[in-house]
This record gives sequence, C-alpha cells and structure tokens, in this order.
Amino acid sequence: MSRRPARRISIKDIARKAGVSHSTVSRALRGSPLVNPRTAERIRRLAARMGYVPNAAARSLVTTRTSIIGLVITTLSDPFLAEIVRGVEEVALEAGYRLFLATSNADPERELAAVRALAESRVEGVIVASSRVGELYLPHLEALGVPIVLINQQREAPFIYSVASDSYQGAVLAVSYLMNLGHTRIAYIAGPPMARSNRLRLIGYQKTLAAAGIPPDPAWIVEGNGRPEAGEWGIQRLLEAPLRPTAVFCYNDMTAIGALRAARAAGLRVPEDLSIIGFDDILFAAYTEPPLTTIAQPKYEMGRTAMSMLLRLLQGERVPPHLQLPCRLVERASCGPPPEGSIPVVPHLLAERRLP
Amino acid sequence: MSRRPARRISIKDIARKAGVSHSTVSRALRGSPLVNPRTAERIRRLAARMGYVPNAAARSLVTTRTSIIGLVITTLSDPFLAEIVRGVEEVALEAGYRLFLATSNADPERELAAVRALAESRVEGVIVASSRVGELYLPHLEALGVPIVLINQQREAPFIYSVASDSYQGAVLAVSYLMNLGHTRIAYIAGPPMARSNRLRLIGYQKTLAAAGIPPDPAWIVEGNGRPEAGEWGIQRLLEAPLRPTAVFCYNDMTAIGALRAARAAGLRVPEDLSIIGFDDILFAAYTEPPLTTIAQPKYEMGRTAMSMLLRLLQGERVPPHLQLPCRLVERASCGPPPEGSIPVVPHLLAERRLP
DNA sequence: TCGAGTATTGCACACGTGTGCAATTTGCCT
DNA sequence: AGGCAAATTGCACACGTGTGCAATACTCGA
Repeated sequence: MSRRPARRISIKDIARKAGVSHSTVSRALRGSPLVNPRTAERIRRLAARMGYVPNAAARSLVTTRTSIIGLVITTLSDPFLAEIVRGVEEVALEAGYRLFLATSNADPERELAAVRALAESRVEGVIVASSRVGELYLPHLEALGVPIVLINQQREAPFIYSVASDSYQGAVLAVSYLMNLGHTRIAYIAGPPMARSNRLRLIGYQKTLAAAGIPPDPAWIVEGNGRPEAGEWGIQRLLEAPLRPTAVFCYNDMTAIGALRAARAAGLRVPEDLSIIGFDDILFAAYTEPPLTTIAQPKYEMGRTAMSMLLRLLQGERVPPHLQLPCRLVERASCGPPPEGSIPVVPHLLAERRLP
Repeated sequence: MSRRPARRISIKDIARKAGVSHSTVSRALRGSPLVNPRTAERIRRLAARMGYVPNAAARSLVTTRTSIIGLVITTLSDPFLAEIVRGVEEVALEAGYRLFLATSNADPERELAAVRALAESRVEGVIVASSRVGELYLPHLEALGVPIVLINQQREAPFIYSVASDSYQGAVLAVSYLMNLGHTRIAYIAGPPMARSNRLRLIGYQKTLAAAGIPPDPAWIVEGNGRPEAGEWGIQRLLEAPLRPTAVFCYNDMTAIGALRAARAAGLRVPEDLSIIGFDDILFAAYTEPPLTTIAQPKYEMGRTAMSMLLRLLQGERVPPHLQLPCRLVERASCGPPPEGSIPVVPHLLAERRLP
C-alpha cells in the first residue's frame, strides 16, 4: 500500500504557525538581511521542527533555475565510466547541482525519449560521458540550447565543449617507454578506425617511432575495435609478420586483455617473450596475468574538470572549448626488455636508448 | 559565453498565437476530450512548430507528482552495478519516470546532502543499488516517506522492499556443481562477515556438503572481505590446511580473481590442480586466466524487477516485500575434476557422484 | 515629545500548468 | 424559427516560492 505522502508542509504552514506572512518566512529561510535576526532565527527553528523541506519545483518555477545537470551515458557497462561519473558528481554536489541520468543503449527511439526528459526537466547543462556517442544523439542535445561538455569526444560546434585525455601524449609515453626498455620492433593494435582517440594514438605511435629513426612497418599496425577479440586477432596476425614485433602497444586495456590471452595461447611468455602495454587503466588492469602495464587516463580528474567547466559556462564565463589532460604511465608487469637474441630494426639504437 | 536560454515558450504563448485561452491549449496538448478535435489538432501542430516543451516543474507543482525516482548508489566503481542500473532505467523510462542519481562514497556528510537533494526534488520513490549501504543512510531515506526498494539488501521495516538474487540457491548450485565434478574437499573463501549474502552463501555451502555426508572442516572456511586480496590470503591459508582442498568456492568474482593469482603464484594449475568457482559473473570473469566459472546473478532482471516493484507500489498495489531471483551457473574453464590421486574425504562418494 | 530615517513586515503579483465551473457556442429536433 | 441539450471555451483559482514596492514599526537625535 502506498501513501501519497501527506502533503509536505510549505512555507505558508510555517507562516501561519509563526504568525507572519509567507514572504517573511521565505526571506528568513533564504537568509535575507531584510528580516529581523530574532524572528529569522525563530522561523528557522520552527521550520526545522516542522520538518520543512523546500520544494525544488516551485522554486525553480520562479527563479527559472533548476540546478539540474543532465548526465548522458550511452552505455553504463563501460568499466571506464565509474571514476568519471564520480568526479562529475562530486563537483556537482559541491556546487548544489543535481544529476539526471540519461542512458540510451544506442536505441534511437530511447535516445529521443531521454533527451525529451532532459528538456522537460529544464536541465541547465549536459555532460556526455561515453566512449562513443550516437550520431543522432548530439543534434538533439544541441537543440536543448544549453551548454554541453563532452568527455573524450570532440565536435566543432558552438556551445559544445570537451574534456579529453591527451591520447597523443599517452601514445608517445607508451612507445617511448617500450623503446627505453630496448624495444625497436613495436606493433600497434588499433581501436575503432573512426575514433578520434584511435587516430591520435596511432599518430603518437608513428611519430615516436619516426623520431627514433625506426622505419614504419605496415605489418605492425593491425586493425581492431577496442574489444578483447581484437587483441586476439591482432596477436595472431602479428605473429605471422615477416619480422616479429617484440612489443605491442594496444589501443586500450580491453584489447590488451585479448592480446595477453592470445599470447599465452601461442605459448609466449609475457613479458619475457613479448611486452604488452595497454591504455586506460581500467580497474581490471591490475588483476590480469601478468598485471598490465598501461597508460592511465586521469578519469576522476576528467570528470571533475568537465563539471567545473560546465559550472563556469553556466556562470557566463568564457572558457577554452577543448581541454586535454595528460595521461601517465602505470608500470606493472607486462613489459620488460626484449628477448636476448632479438634483432633490432635499427641496430645503432641498442647503444643509445634513452628517450624523453 | 552562456545564454540564459531565451525563455522557453509556454502554453500561454501558444494560446495567444492560436487565439484561444491557455486552458484550451493545456487540454488540447493533454488530449482531453473537452476540446474540439479540429482545434485540438490545430493547437498540437502549432505547438510542435513553435518547439514547445512542457515544463516539468510547473506541471509537478500542480499535480503534486514529479515522476522522479531516486537512484542511490553508494559506489559506482562496483563493476557489478552497470547491468542493474540498465534494467532500472529501462523500466523507468518506459513508464515515464526519470532517474535522479545520488552517489555517496560512504561519506556521511555527502550522504546527507544527497538525501536532502532527493527530498527537495520530491522523488516519488527510491531504489538503492549497492553492495552495501551505509548504516546511517537508510534512516534518512526512510524519513522521505516514500517507498524504497533495496537491491541485494534486506531490512525489515515498513515501506522498505527488496529484490535480491538467491544467494543460498546460488551457493548450493556452486557446491553441487563441484561435487558433480567429483570434488569432496571443497573450501569456501568468505566475504564480509556481516553481509547477509555472505551468511547465506556460507549456509548454502555447509548444507550442501552436509547433505552429501561430507563432514565440515573448519580449516576449509577462511574469512575474507570480497576483494582480491582476500582471495590471495585465502589460498595461502588453504594450502597450509592439513588436508588440502581440491576446489574453492569464492564469495565473489573479485575474491576468485585474487585466488586465481595466488594459485598461480603457488605453482598450481587451474583447474588441473585446483578448481575455483566465483559468484556474480562480472564482466571480467570471462577474461581471467583461465576464464572463470561462476554463479551469475541475474543483474539486469534484478534492476527491472526492482523498478517494476516500485511502480506497482506507486500505484498503490500491495506487493510482497522481499523478492528473490534465482542465480544460474556459467561454466567456463576454471573448474574440472579433482586431480587423479587426490583422496576424497568420504571415499564412497567417488562411486555415486550425481547430485541435484 | 516629535520627526526623520531606518528596519521590518505584508501585499500582491509572477512563474507555467491543470481543472472545476460558469459562460458561450453549436447542433439538432420539432 | 425557436428551444433545448450537448459540445466547446474561458474565467479564475490553485500549486509553493521569490521579490518589488508600499505600509508599518522601530530607533535615535534634538
């Protein structure tokens, strides 16, 4: 049996009991200097005793401010999102904003419904946290006419801002690290071809190799989709290459997990026979066998930054539209020096192997 | 630069343009039979053309219904929650409800703030999805005076309902499965001692052994906390037992992951030397080495069921307060028959080893 | 004690939507 | 054409809160 919760008490109820007008109560509770401090205190006490809870709907109706932020997540089952959301929520709460959840597992109809819900509740801004956002989704969001901050996405449009980790820098970090360990035969198992992050990581990979004078070998770049099976296929393909790589840089940790499995299946020891490095530092990277060395995205900070950015936008500040946060290396146990007898692509590199 | 989004148009704007009163517009848009079908159609067209979006705050102010459900999650970084939330959200959206997110990483002050936010926005009901809920939290939620559905938690109190997976049945399933493989020396690495789920799994474990006439061995039950380190400690402890177990039932998958690692570190092959079974079927269970056999909780269904339950409560229906959903076995590769020469606890069991 | 100035309070309206009830229009029948 | 019922519309108020402005109460100095 449910109860329509016996009408919450309002400022009018308090006013009646206190023998003042509702305006005075309103002012007292909001801390206005326009009320006698003594009566204000009395009213506040009374309100607390009566269990008064302000009605957000009524307030937002008159102020035209809702203090609601829409949090759009295409798929929650991305192990990557938890920390981001935590950062977002923390800043939002501190600033007195509430979060409205809008998922949409790539179902266009549901996306539309979700956006309508956001519109009806008059969200003041939107944060989109997802590895990939439906193409249709964004135009709908734009139509809301509120600022939008994308996380790990970028789109050139007015009122669309973004916070991303620096994929290029992360890739440079990964490849440099491998080179410092002595590797010169380094492969890349790519992510979704269209993903901006994939393109940036690929470029970082290529430039770092080039900077060290290592000629690019097309056989060392294999396509993927960011999921474990891509890692498995990738390793199989790479093992057939004329010159086998001694290290593999994977688009992300999920790919790396597949790679680890395939390497093991092929009888290779990691890292003795093959080094594998991932990207993301998802929760599970610490528990693979061996624990995965990876490039960590600053997830929590990205969440915080995105929300802070939105807050500044809501305050009318001018803000740089696209922010990038640096990634950092997390050394675990899946990378080591190349196997003894392996032939470097460029022999002289064996001598001077320090890199930035 | 932000814009206070140029006052949304209201039914009054439409009314003016259509040459009718705002009441008529309201009725037309809500599909009331009290308007001339032709004018109704005309108004709807006009509204669409003008980009009208109803104001949820204004509506809820007069109807006293908000169509908002509070979704309380103690910590989002639980890989377990994603599917649950997906189920919840799907049903909520279908029924025209919105989800309000309230996290609280066990910080009492933040919990309080979160609950206040829920109260101010007048949520009509609350779903609590979390492995463990702060002790202080629940009383605050109860004070909201709206129905509450807990997921994988139980509390005897009016207006507190719950949906849980059947931990007892799951444990029976796990242990029976191991016994059918031929194991009789089966250990349990426990979860948080106070957790109801842990107690139920422990009882399921004990009863199943007892039903098969296997005498309990206290050395085979080791304490834990549901995290990987518990699995590591647990295995270490178990390997010192006078009679070594041939199979280990872990409180959850995270524990099993630690157990896998420790077993490997001790030079044991899984499943040839030791079988390990988990509980939960988190995303990563499929990617451990070897892939983890486990008891799957019906996460998505639990989410759907919880939300459906809440909807029925909101409609004033009477509903059984505590629901349990069955778990099922997911066979992967971490369990096998016991090693050849291992001595069963109760020799006759080797002969007739079929169990329910 | 009076008056000016200040502190405090209340009135009345606004926000956007829904709805009971009275007013008006329409349709139909004779 | 006249009359009546039914269909349609508009008026006015309500929901809970915030606020400009006028009204009232207080304070202080002369």
